Amino acid sequence: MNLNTVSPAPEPAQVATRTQILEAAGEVFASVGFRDATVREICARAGVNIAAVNYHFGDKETLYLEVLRYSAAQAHAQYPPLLNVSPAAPAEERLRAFLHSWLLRTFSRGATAWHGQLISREMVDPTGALDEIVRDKILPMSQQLRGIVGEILGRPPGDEQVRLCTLSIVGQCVFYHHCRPVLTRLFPQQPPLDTLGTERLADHITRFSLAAMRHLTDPATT
Amino acid sequence: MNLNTVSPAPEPAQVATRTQILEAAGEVFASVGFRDATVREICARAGVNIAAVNYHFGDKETLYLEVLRYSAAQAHAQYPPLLNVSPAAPAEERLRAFLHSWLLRTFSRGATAWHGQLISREMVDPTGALDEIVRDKILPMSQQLRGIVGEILGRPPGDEQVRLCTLSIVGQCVFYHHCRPVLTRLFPQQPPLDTLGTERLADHITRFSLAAMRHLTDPATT
Amino acid sequence: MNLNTVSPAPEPAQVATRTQILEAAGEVFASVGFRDATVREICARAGVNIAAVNYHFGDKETLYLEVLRYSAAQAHAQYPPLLNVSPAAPAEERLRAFLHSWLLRTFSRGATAWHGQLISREMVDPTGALDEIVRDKILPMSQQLRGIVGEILGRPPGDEQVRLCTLSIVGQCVFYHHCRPVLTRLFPQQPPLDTLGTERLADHITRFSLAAMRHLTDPATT
Amino acid sequence: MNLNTVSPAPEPAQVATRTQILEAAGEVFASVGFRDATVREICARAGVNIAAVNYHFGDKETLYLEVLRYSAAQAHAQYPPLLNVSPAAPAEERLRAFLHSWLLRTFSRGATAWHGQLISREMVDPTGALDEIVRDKILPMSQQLRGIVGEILGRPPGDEQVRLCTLSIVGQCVFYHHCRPVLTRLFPQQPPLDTLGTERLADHITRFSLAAMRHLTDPATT
DNA sequence: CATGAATGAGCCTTCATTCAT
DNA sequence: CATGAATGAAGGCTCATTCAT
Repeated sequence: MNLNTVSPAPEPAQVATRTQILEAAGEVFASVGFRDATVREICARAGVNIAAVNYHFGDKETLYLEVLRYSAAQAHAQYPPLLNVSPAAPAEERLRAFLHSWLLRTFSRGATAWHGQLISREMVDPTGALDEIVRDKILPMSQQLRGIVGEILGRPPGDEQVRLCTLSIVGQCVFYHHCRPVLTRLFPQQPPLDTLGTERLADHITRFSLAAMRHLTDPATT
Repeated sequence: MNLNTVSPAPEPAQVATRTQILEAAGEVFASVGFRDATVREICARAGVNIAAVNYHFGDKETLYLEVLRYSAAQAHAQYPPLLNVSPAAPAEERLRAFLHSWLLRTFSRGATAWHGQLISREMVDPTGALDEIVRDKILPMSQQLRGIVGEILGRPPGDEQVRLCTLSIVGQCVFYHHCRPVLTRLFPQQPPLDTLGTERLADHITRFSLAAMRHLTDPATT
Repeated sequence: MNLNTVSPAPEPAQVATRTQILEAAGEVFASVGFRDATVREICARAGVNIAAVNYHFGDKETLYLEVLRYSAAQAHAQYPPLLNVSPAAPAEERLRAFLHSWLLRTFSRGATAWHGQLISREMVDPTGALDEIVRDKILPMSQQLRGIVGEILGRPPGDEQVRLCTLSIVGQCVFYHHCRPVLTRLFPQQPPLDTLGTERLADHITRFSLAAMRHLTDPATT
Repeated sequence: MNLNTVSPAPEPAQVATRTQILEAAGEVFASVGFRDATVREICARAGVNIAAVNYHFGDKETLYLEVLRYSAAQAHAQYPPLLNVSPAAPAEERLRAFLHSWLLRTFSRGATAWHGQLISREMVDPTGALDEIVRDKILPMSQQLRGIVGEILGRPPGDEQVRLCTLSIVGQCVFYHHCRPVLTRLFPQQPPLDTLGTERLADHITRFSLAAMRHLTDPATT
């Protein structure tokens, strides 16, 4: 994968242009969204002619879809769902790794970073691409997390308690993604949350959620 | 609201036009966002001339801001933050009311419903209006919730533990709002989550969060 | 009709712009065809903004259709099918008038002139507008001519002999329309055919066709 | 044509590509016209690279001219002006053959068919190629027909009566070519005119025109 | 000898806004 | 007080053509 950087010659120079466009489009789509992004701006940033998008991707919409696929691949290559934790590790450890990986993706830079922003935008203002994203990317991760939660609760993955707890956990992670503009305004005097250390944040969410799941049915909680 | 009727006869038609535009603009902004909304569409729905927006509000951006204020007022009038629970009630009870009120606003219809959608959009794609929203609407609610959480944890509102728990709670609520397009695709066979009953959902989040906060520092959770 | 020129004031100034666009579009469409005509050129000639076409006609195609209707109305107003000859006149006289009127339209200037050119283009390269043209304009004239020919031949209008002779007559007229670019190259030294006098040309076609029809079944012609 | 094969081996592929482009371009130009034809479409149909047109023909316009020459050669090779009738045959017989040959070309398929369509388009919307076409193709045929008509009328070829009658005859033939889109709409229930049999149609035009010419100066026709 | 990649001009359309009435 | 008409700036896309290989 990163062997590519060893031999710069063989790549047919067409790939370079394509990649430049993808990178530029990723930035622009992430920062202003699909509709407000202009092909002109993307091409200007990529340093290519305005007709290059049409030539390489057909139209703006196809380019957008390719950007989503490209950034998703980059994101999962950079931070696998469980990082380096074994699938055979205890559920608690896998949960911590899963959340840490999620937040690392959320607070990363480059292609991995736009991926999260693009998906945030898709959630609030879905385009035709959302179906594919959910099917190929979100559903597998959702199932993985439900498996972990099911183990911790000692219930089957289809159980409604499991489903609600899974959503409560995901919600906490997603929140930092979606609401960053609000958080920076709410706590301007503090350093941005992402420099708090994603590890420490992951630790909080893990401990908060584990405590919740373990005592959810305590009589006193009712 | 109906204090406006103090000055009785002089401008019934004028106010009506303004309100029609606000209502129409709210629907349109909520469904397609600020930039994709067109003044033509708004005026067409409101049944007024295309120049009426600029006449009554100056420009599209000012109209948007007025819509935000209008819908915020409606939302908080319809569902006050603690519903009918006394500020002197126990913290647990106020937490439950606070979350229930939040979800009621989230899943409501009409002007109150756009408000949530508009704010979701603001979070992902902030306009100049976000500063005012945070200052006037979100910050007070955030402080109120932090007060409740501080009471439960037995710590001051500025404590970082309090802050993190507050975010974990808000994150769960916001999640159902932001991610509805994803949830309906993930669980297509099930009825939409909002018909699960906002009360039951509020109950889950309350219990999950209370259990978490009460056992956050248990030695076994580390 | 021409009373309009008496009172210039009442016309709402919107009509003026519409008409300017129609006139300019007629010229441009007639000279380069629908696809090669540009909205920019049309608006430049009309002295209006480029968005005016969209405002008044919706799009280029609708404008084109309106130009066809406009020019057809002008053409038939200027030269009615039988000129001033009574429908009760002898068939031969009506034939001569019909052909004369046709050629007058063909060799006229202004809106009436483009009408012919636009229809020529429609024949060689039909757009969606041809169906309407045939139905509303060409079919009635075709039926009128077939009636005249039928009278002369002493046969019913649906007879095939009548149909073929009608086409032979129309073909002679249309020819001067369609093939002018060829004729001016074939006979460059001569004055353009249209200055030969449309009356003389109509006379030739009338006499040629009458002679043909009267002796079509002579034994010697076989 | 097959004189090209004199230089035997060296360029079989090159010629093949040229011919493929010519054939594809002929179809496309004939069906949508010069300006609406795209180089991409032509190359796609020919199965060659998009740069091949500019490589082999310089530019689109030159290709068009070559297509005209190519199709003209094919048309006259397939249907010589008098078919197999001797130049010494009686004028009436040569007229019939001339018209029959014309209609055969008109209603043929393949390269010969586009030729007629291309020329129709040239007449309504001349490009720079029309001068050459008139000089090399149309003028000789025009002179040939005027010779025949002159014989029948017993007048010299330059006589105006001869010229007018020639145009009346040509007009009838051209008509079926140019106005097919109109004719199919005028008589939708009937089979297309070209299946009426080109022979029968040629027969009608011949008899119509002969009858006309023979009695053109009858006193009763005035 | 021939190609795929890249170019820049130009098209139709749409938009928020302003102007004259 | 309010309107319909008109504006000019972009936006996405397509095209014939050229260039480096």
